[in-house]
Amino acid sequence: MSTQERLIETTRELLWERGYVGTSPKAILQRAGVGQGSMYHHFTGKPDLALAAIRRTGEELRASVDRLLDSRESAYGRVEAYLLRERDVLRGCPVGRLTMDPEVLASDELRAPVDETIAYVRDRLATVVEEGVDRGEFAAHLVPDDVAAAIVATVQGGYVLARASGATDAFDAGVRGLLALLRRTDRA
Amino acid sequence: MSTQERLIETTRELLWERGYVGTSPKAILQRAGVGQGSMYHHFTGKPDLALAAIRRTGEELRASVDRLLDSRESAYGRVEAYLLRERDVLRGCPVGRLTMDPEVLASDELRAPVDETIAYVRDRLATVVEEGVDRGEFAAHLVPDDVAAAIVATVQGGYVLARASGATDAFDAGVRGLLALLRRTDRA
DNA sequence: GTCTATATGCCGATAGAC
DNA sequence: GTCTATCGGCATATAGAC
Repeated sequence: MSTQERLIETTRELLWERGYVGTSPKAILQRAGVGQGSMYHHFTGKPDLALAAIRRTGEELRASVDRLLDSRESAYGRVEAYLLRERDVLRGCPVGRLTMDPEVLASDELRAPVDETIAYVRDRLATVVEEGVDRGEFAAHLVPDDVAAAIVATVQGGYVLARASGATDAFDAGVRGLLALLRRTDRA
Repeated sequence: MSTQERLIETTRELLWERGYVGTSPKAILQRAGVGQGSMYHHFTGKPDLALAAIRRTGEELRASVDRLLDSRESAYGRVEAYLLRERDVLRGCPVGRLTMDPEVLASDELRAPVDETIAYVRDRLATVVEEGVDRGEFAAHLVPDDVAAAIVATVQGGYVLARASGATDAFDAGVRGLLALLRRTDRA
């Protein structure tokens, strides 16, 4: 792996673990086993390197959501697949967590890939929910865009509950609760 | 207001805006208009001051949830009151955001008030949902604890969606989606 | 391209005067 | 109780050798 690659991958790890404010160039360089000069050769500085890292993390997340939702299962099955997907719950979402970072939010450039990624996931889920409503899998009065927002929010918020308690239980409970709410009770 | 009070209140503001890692003693002192010495007279250091601030924020949040849920409305009405409560959505949750802070999570002492507060809210909501299920307001197959987790998660995650986009719409959409899911469709 | 040396300023804390 | 002075170390970046 090239030095540039090593820097991006290491930055992705540290952004996930400690956020933007909590990640110093020095920490990146030490973990990557690279000297100061290399970083400033390939990138203009910390924001530039972080931007490359965030963009890649967003791409990967979108690709993984595509894999989960591009199945021929029922709409419920695909929502379930998204919610029950294997996750390192206590690590949280590598994209969502950046929304709690003051410097990321203050920079339109750093925030853009975060925004695009989350909007993409919500949009893809909305399409699935719409199909589910059309097919009668979900209740007819549901607004796909709103339900999709609730699904993504349940996941993002589930991380908050789990991390607060130091255990994954609360995340799983929230997912179970949402799935129960999605199941129709007005027919067999 | 005493100097000690000023320090706590200012720290609460900054923790909300910038988190623990992003908040320096210097920034606190400048905003509070207090000298370095005062802080180290009243508190042993940054963690000690932050603990006092987090505890108070947790107390206030719990009290505000009590006010919202201690009504004689229907269960649905109380859940709705919690979800539609006035919020500065883009600021996010002053307690929940701390779960994204590596140093808060690394300290059992700092994490404790965060955990207790979120667990308290979830617990109170679970009681409301249980009443709703008993009264037939909510579908009988719902598990109160799970639905309560989904409700809290939707709020916490709603902040993530809103902050990512820089607008409150996504938060409101998630709340609408969850409320629609809570409404029974199997009876008039 | 990668390294080390160096620079300025902030971080978190301590010392000690008043 | 509150202040200023001072400390060692890290944050972020630049300079320039190789």
